[in-house]
Amino acid sequence: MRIGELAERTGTSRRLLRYYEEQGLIVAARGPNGYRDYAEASVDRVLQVRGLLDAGLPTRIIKQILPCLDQPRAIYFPDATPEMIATLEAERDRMTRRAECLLRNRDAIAEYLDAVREYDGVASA
Amino acid sequence: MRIGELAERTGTSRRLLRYYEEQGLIVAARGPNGYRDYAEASVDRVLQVRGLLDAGLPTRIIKQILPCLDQPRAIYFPDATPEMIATLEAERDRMTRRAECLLRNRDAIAEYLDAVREYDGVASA
DNA sequence: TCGAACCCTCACATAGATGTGAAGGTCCAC
DNA sequence: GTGGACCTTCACATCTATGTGAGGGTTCGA
Repeated sequence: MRIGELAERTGTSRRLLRYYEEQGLIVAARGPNGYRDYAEASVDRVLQVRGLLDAGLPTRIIKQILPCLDQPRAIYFPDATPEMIATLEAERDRMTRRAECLLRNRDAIAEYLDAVREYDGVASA
Repeated sequence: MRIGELAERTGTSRRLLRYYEEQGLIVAARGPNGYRDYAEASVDRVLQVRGLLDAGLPTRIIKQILPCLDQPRAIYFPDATPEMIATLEAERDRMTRRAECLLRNRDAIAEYLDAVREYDGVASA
């Protein structure tokens, strides 16, 4: 598919799709006219990238972890350098902390909202 | 406490502490000499702000949700406008999605790391 | 064959979080 | 009372993710 369709299906601007490619996060074949030609799987890929970006990971890190998440993987175990392992472990822990922070604060918001609802229920009763 | 101590205890530059204050995320009393004077609770507050920033929330949103998380709360139920409620609900859901994305990808990283460990174990055996 | 709707690259602009440094005031220990 | 280590404000710099637009090629249907 071409960039316009991918943009529409992922809710991502063409500009950003080109940027993600420039950052090595997605790949695109090229037609004889130079147009980008995306595989069907690119849709999920872009969505995954956007999710990670939205969760605060920089493209630099996303680029490093993506290949390990592919099935089939783009990085096989023998290729994993100790540095990469260390990066992945650090990032895994960092993501855990991030998620915890997110859930903790989300629960607090939810609790507040529940209290508001209860207050309104009592007030209007 | 003064800004230097808070910076050290939170691992945050003075510059950023002033920035967070400018954005309305933290407050500081002022001594007669103009120096900022932070309460003990500022340490936790700053840490919370940093966690949320790191998880991808912009200061604008953090500023909105923080008052609802305080104990005692800075925003009481009668003060909650419908717009604020809507913002909080949207943000709560957004945080849930972010956390899910984070945990899903973290689990995939963990799985990869487990597989690497297993591979290394077999290879070295 | 023309126009609309795509696509390309390149480059400059913006917004948010952060760094850095200048110019200057305050406090304290020697 | 002087020097060093704090503090203040202000302003400009940087990085990353993004927007926007210019200048130009391609495809396709009327």
